[in-house]
Parts: sequence; C-alpha cells; structure tokens
Amino acid sequence: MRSTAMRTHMCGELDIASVGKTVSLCGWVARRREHGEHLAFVDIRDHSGIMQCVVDNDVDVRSEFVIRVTGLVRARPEGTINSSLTTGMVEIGDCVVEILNSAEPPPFPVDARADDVDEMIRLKYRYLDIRRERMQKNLRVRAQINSAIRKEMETNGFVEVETPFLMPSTPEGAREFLVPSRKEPGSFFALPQSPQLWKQLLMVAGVDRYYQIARCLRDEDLRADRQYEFMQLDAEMSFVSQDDVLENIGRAVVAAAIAVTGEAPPEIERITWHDAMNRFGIDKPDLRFAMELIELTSLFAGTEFKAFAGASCIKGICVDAKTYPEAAAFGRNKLDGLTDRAKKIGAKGLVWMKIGADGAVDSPVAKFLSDSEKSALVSAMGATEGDLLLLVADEWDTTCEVLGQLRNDIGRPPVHQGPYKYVWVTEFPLFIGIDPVSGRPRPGHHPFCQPHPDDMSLFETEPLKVRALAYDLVLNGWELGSGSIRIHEPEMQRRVFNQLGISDEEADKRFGFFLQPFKYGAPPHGGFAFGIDRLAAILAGEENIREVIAFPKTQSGLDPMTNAPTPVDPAHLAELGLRLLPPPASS
RNA sequence: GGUCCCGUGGUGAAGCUGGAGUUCACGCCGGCCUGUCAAGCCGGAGGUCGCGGGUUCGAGUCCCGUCGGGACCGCCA
Repeated sequence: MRSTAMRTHMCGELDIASVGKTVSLCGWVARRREHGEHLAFVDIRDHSGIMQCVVDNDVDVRSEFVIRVTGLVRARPEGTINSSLTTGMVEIGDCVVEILNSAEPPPFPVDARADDVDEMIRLKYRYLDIRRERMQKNLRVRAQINSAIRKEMETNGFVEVETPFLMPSTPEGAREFLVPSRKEPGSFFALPQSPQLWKQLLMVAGVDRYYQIARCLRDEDLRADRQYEFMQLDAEMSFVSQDDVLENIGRAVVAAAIAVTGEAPPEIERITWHDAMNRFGIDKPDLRFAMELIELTSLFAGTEFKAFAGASCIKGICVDAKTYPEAAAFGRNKLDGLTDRAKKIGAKGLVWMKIGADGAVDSPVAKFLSDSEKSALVSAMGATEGDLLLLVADEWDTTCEVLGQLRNDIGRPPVHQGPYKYVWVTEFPLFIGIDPVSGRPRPGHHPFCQPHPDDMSLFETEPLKVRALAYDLVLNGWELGSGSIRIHEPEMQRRVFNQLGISDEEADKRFGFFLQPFKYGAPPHGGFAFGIDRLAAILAGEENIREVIAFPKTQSGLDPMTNAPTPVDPAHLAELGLRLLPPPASS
C-alpha cells in the first residue's frame, strides 16, 4: 500500500468501488476550474493519475501547488462522467484543501502538450518534465525492465557482483573519461567503458555466473541511441557454449519484454553475420520489413554493360510500389540524391530502373542491357509495374553496405513501431579488413574473442575468413548488445596477438594485468552485454534514449539543468597537480 | 572534424516578393460565473525576432559570421 501519515490513497486508484470512503490525497494541482465563489473543481495529480475534487468554499490554489485534499468519494452526477480519466466515474466532495506548498507557474504545461516543447527547456526543468505522465511511465518501464532482468538472472543462478568505477586506463577501445589522482599527482584513473575486464576475472575467480546492471561511460559523441553514461546488463558464464549464453541472455530479454508489454515476443531469430550482410546489407538488420538484397552477379555474367562486366558482386533491391508508393515514384531529382548517397558510402555508382507495363525497363542504362538480361532481371527481382529497382555492382562488402543503407533509408519505420523483431547475429568475422599502417588484420570485436574452431585451419593463411564465436543482439535495427566466447588459453591468445602484430612483450605491457590471471586456471567462459537504455526506449515507444533516462545530457554532452560540465577553480586543480593549457588559438 | 534542419512574449506556432514588434492558440494577472473537466465570458500585462556584422531609405524576412538545439556521418575495439 502507498498510504502514509498524510494520505490514504493514490490519486489514480479510486474508482466506483471507493464510493463512500473518506480519503486523503496528496499531490499537485493539475488544473482548476472555478465557477464563482461557491464551486470550484480542482484536479489533483500524482504519478498514478488525476482525481477531481469538488471545492465548495473559496480556496486559492494555482497550477502545481502541492496540496492535501480530504473528502468523501462519491459517484459523479448523471451526465458529468469523464470517460477520458480512469477515475472519471467518481469525484471527491466536501473537500478540505490544505496547501502544503505554493509554486510558481511552470515554464511549460505539465502534461502531454510539453511533448512539443524544445527539449533543451524540458531538460533545464527536468524535475517538472518528469512530473508528466509520459516520463513517469517511461521511468517505470525502465524499472520494470531492471526488475524483470534481475529476477530472471537470479533464477538462472547468476550472482550480482559490483565492479570498480575507478580503474586503470586501458589502451584499446572507446575514448575514456579520466579521473586525476589526488594522492598520485600526474596519474589517472579511468572510468569503465564496460566491466569487461572485471567480469572475466570473476570467471577466473570461480564465480561461475556473474551479472550486473552496470553503468558504462564512453567519451564519444552522443546520438539518439548514445549517451556518455549508459546502463548495460553485463553477464558472464563459465563452462559454456555460445548456445548457453544466447539462451540465458535471451531469457532475460524476453522476461523484460513480457514485464513491459504483457506478452512474449516471438522467438528470437538467428542469422549469421554473412547472411545478414548478404540479405540486408548490414550487421544489425531490421527484420520488420522486406526489400531484401537480391543476388544478381551470375545473371550479368556475360553482360556488355561495362559498369557490370567483371564486377565481383552485383545486387539489387526492389522498391515495391504498393508498399512504398512515394519512393517507387521518385523523380530524377530524388534518384540523383540516392545516387549521391550511394557514392558517399563508397559505391562507384547506382543504377536505377523503373518497371513499366509488361516488364518494360525505363533506365538510363537500359540501352546497354540485352532483352534477355532485362527480363531475367525483372523476374529475379520479382518486380511488377511501378516498382523501382536499385542496383549496385562493386566488391561484395561495398555492394552489401550501400544497398543495406538505401534499404534502411527508404523502408525503415521508426524504431519503436511493432512488431518487435529480435534477432541474434552470429559468427561475426574475427578480423575486419587490413590496417593500412601496420598491414595487419584489425580485430572485428576485441582481441579476446575465441576464433571459430572450424576455421582454425585458415587462421594463419587466410585470417580474414576466420569467424569468431561472437554475436550481437539486434532489435528493430538497433544493436542492443554484443558478446562472445572468450579466449581462455594463453597459447590461443598468443596466436591472435601474433596475427594482430602484437608481440609477447607488447601484449604483456598492454594487457599484462589482464593476461596474468589467466595463467592461474581460467575456465572456458563467455558472456554478453546489452543496453538497457535502448531496450527501454523501444519498449516504451520512444525513438530516443533520453526519453527513458531521468537526467540525460544533450547531444553536445551538456546538462542544461546543472550546467555541467563547469570550470573548477585553480586551487582545486592545483590539489590534483593539474594546470590548464591556454585555450586553442582560433585561426 | 563534416552534412542537413531549427532558433519570433513563459510555451507552441504564423509572419508571403524586405515596408511600424503584427497575428493566433495556450499559459500568466485581474474581474464575472454553482457541474466543469485542456471549462466559459470580459479586461490586462508580457517580446533587443539567439547574438554580431553587412546590403538597403527601410531587415524577423536577404547575405556573411557566430552561438545554441536536433538528426545523421566520422567516432563508438
């Protein structure tokens, strides 16, 4: 029960069954409607809802005053029922109103109208913004997710362990937030980008199943789905296969989804990274819509068209006129825009074709294609009259990437729009591309991922073909998180470092504090981490994680309410052994 | 670091081809009002059109710069 010394009920919980009770409610004045000296309606609001209070005497309460109302719950008179309120059948009569605190007029309406208010102003007065139903709901969605995850993880034998916030700076990965040391001037702690290091050590330590809903910090530019600070369900398990990890993390995600939506999402699909790239042109495919990439390389094997002849990979997407009437009917201007977009991503060009009656092909390049090529193309693409075809011929990765981007540009719905499509993307490549400076492969994920056992014969000869036991979880085109089976044997770790061009000495210098414990009996282990903010945003129906974070930063990394970050005085710096450089000269 | 969009009383908007800080809705203050519910009616206050410069007889409007916000790219092993 939420009753306290000051109140008997929450505002939103009274209904027709409460009639006849004398109640006390506490909350904020949402609205008042005065009808002369002897009648006024005061709507009192708390996070649970709104209750109408009928005041017979004169009382001066204004918007957002904090009040306590005591009175008798009664059914509303015939014809005055408000069906848009859950409490609309009843009202409180014979009210005694106590003003607990007055309030200045708020800078914006504390209701749904503030959805349209400049976000900067909402953030400056976040304590008022959060008073609104939308934010109350969102924060509670988030709490439900955390709660459901904890319960599920604990049911499955995971132990919550808290890991340090102050840790050494590590050389790899995202930019870190640094914290100067007072006792060791000139030395710094780093704030964790993730508890990766700690959780693997906990496996060495025999914890067996660890989890934590952990705050992670990365000093990288902010986005709709990225903040400096974010929360992850971080987990690690010993003596497991990849399937064990996916099943356990999957259970937590499903539990969270059920807690919020009340229904289980469809089974989480699986797709390999290679298939995801081939079919959707991206490693975080949005499975809510089709427009899949269609393989056309062999179809144009003998073509006279120079842009296609000899291309190692030709693919196309079909913009279906029924589903995307606007895009399918793009004029020359828009098509040129798509071509520019394709070139920007790395394609040499973009071929567009409009399908007319009887499969006629209207395109600047139509004259270079034979009739049989055209008809084979139309049939391979499943195109019908009015459809727009977009084709790219290039290296496999460029072709996939460009069409995947165009597919998203044209077809992707807002991230929160149903149905929810969760998908595991597995078998990420161990290495991605060659570093132009070192001439060595670059790690696809991080250098501690276990290579796929089936690919070890290629490890030294064709490293770029080696898959990793690494996987992502994707929801509606947003990467929720990623994980892997980790390397637990020093010899395997050495082989990976060798491929990356990292010598034993260098590995010891850079990762020694991490690798040393592995000499003392590291169990085979693997884990995962996924972003709570992103999951909460999507399940709350928001397109932006700021809407599910109580006090977020703006895109420029500032807090309009506290004005953080702020300068500190020189004495404060001196204590830390710091001195500021002069501001960079503006040239 | 880059591309694009936005900036007008407390809030949200309109302001056309340059012609007086003009308009609309909400909010605010005062008055009236005994069944309203984003109450209604009457009256009132409130703005250096983000900031700076330029063009012009004249700039919210056109140009340049700058600051702030947002979306995206880079970046996020």
